[in-house]
Amino acid sequence: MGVIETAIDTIKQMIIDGELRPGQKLPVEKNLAEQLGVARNTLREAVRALVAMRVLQTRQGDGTYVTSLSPDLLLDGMSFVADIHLDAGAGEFLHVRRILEAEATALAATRIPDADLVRLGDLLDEAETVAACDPVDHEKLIALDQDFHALIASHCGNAVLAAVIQNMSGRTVRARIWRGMSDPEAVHRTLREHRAVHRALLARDSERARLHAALHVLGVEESLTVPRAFEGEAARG
Amino acid sequence: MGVIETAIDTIKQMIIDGELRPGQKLPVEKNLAEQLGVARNTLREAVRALVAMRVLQTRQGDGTYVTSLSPDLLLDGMSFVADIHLDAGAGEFLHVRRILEAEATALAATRIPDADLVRLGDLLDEAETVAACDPVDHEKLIALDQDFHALIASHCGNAVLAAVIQNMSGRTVRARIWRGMSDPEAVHRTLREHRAVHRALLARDSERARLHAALHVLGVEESLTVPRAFEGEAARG
DNA sequence: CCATTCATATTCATCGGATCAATTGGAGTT
DNA sequence: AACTCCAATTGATCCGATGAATATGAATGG
Repeated sequence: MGVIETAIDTIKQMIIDGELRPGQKLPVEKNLAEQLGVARNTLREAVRALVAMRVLQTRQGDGTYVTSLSPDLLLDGMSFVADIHLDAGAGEFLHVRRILEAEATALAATRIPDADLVRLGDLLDEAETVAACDPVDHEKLIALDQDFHALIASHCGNAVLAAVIQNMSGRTVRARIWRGMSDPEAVHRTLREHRAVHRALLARDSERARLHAALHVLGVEESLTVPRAFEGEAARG
Repeated sequence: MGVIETAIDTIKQMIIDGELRPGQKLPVEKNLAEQLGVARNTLREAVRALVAMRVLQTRQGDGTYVTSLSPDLLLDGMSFVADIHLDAGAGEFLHVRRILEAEATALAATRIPDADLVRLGDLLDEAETVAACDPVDHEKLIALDQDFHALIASHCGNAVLAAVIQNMSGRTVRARIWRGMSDPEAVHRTLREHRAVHRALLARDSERARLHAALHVLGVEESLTVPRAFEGEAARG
């Protein structure tokens, strides 16, 4: 194994062993390099790899720190995975997202605070307003869609589940799905499905919420996989 | 944004845009650095970050290549996330794994070839043999357990789902769970649950397979979360 | 003509040092 | 006590050199 890989694993192990704790500052590059027996440039490449994994964070003029190591932080590299597989594997990602989002929505039905239920309604109101404008602001719709799903997932009571869902469909994938909805009817169908999920949550009905969430993601899946000849039929609602 | 981050994103974007395809060789470090307008050391740190993400692969004396970019490759960084959260978040990871593994097992019931059903049986026979020995070889049991679940997941028909499951419980987590089973009865219970999943798969019964898979992971969850005072009761089977 | 061996070129791996830039913290001033 | 400003600290970036692994093609032997 190369010197850099060894250095990476050493730092990783120090974290797993609790020798390095979240938020803790690492020794300065010069000293740490000496401690690990490598050159400063070599250490920097190891640190850079860990920064890419969101395990470490560097601040020029200050130092290098261990991040919070929270699951949502460490799992956000998955977005890129989803993004580069948006051609062949988008359907597979969506399938996983359907499974997880159905469960998370069901869990959230009994946990989401009333205040956030109101906020969900506000998001939907705003989305419908945007969708009604003539030059539809797709970027705004994408952001509102992401907020809607993220807010629900964040109240499922499982940070790991929320993080995986959040990153399962990367920004590029989400953007592409919405951009593919040139048909205004498809946009309205999506908004209706969001409303259905919202109503189920308002009723604190886990099973209804689960079904509507699954159906919603399934609709997106089918809009991507159904052959063009049948798209009109599939998108009718 | 720093020079290195820019270089990383540029290479990423070249891949997303299809400018760089899986398996393709990158220009030599000197040229690529010049092309991106950075020093060679800086480019190396960017490349190193992408290697850590399993996006690029370097071979000394040969060159730097784009990997296959397959989901199972790119998602395997999650193992480390699971490993460092084995204290606080092991239960949350297992919950996600329960959801996904139940679905994957149900899907596999109608897809796994007969030959691999036989192989699953062989794995269970071997595990029971190992468990019967006096100095139980826990390492061997861990490996057989991993093979059992991986083989099922690989036949769910969704590479992304299989990859997420495979990496949801890292090696360290899995090892810790098995090592926690000092009670021989807990080991036997696990093996019985594996047998039940196997029988459901043999019957090609998706719903039975789903239930047994979920129950199996749930058993592991509870063995970790139930207070010590109740462990004996919880582990009785 | 084919297979093997071996020298050489190519390429990444690692190293050491130098300079730039951002942040911090304390000295000095008001 | 609050503010300003400068110097020390620290990471960011660059440069050049050497080592190590691989590929390539020429030379060799069958």
